[in-house]
Amino acid sequence: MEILELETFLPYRLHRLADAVSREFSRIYKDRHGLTRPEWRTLAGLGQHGTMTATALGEQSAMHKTKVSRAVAELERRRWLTRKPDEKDRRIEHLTLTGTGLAAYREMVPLAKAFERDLLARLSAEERTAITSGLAALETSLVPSKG
Amino acid sequence: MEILELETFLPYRLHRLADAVSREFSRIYKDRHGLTRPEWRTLAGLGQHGTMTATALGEQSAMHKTKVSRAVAELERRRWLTRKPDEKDRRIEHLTLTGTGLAAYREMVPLAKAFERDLLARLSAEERTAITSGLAALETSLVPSKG
DNA sequence: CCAAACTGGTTTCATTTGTAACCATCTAAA
DNA sequence: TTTAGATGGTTACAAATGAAACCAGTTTGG
Repeated sequence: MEILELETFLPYRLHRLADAVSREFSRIYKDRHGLTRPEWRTLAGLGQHGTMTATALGEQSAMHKTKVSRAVAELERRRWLTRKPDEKDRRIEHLTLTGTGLAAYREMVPLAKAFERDLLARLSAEERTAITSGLAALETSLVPSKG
Repeated sequence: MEILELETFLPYRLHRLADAVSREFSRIYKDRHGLTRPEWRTLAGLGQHGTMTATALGEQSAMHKTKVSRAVAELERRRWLTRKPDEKDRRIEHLTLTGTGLAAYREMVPLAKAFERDLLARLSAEERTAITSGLAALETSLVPSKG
């Protein structure tokens, strides 16, 4: 009889690994600032791009628009971002981090980079190349925007 | 000012990729049989090992015990598995697939394997090696059981 | 000009999830 | 023994999530 070895099954491996990494990384935004992942990604998107619409945020960070909507509402409640209606199209809002939001972002960026660095530091140079190019290959073949 | 490029940030990339793969793969168990992911993993664990306890299932498939508990309850309701109390330790239940459960498992295994094969077929031989060994390297450095 | 279709974003509702509390049983130490 | 603590598993509760309905504003075709 044909069996499937779950431990070596690619979808399962990917998910378990992403989960473990995510859980570890979440300390940086959850423990320190009580952010959820959608909120962290929103912060990261705005920190990176300056000003974005909710739709753009959703595309950049692969989040459902309801997640974006809720994350934006919460960051606004904290006064970490502000909304500015578009002049031409009144459906659109331009989102920007406030000083407080930007300060939190600036504090977290080095921690995030250090986290990634430490993660990769446990691998050999060849292993680092392997994971980087392997992921890239799967991405181009799978993630819509990278199709 | 130091910024973080989300698109190339390892935790984000891993999560987005795992999510995309998972979503694709879920067709096989969700669309065809209306299973959730925990239910699918439970089925896969029992199909692979024959008989397991709930705790063992949780360890093998990296699921929280409440997920396991609920998945087992649902599969039992469908009569896809049965529980047999342990002779020595009455806290423990041994779980086994019924004929129906096994039939569903047998039907899904080739589909799962084909899914994985097709996924990898889009990559070159080097890329396949890269992703496989890259993931393995990260796993051993991160996933508890592989530590 | 006007209705139909579309788009940006929010809200509602049902489902899924994690945490913590819980029950029952077992183990170990006094 | 007895009792404190561990362990297998379930349940209650609150929070996070996705699908679909929704509102407002905009575009398109007739």
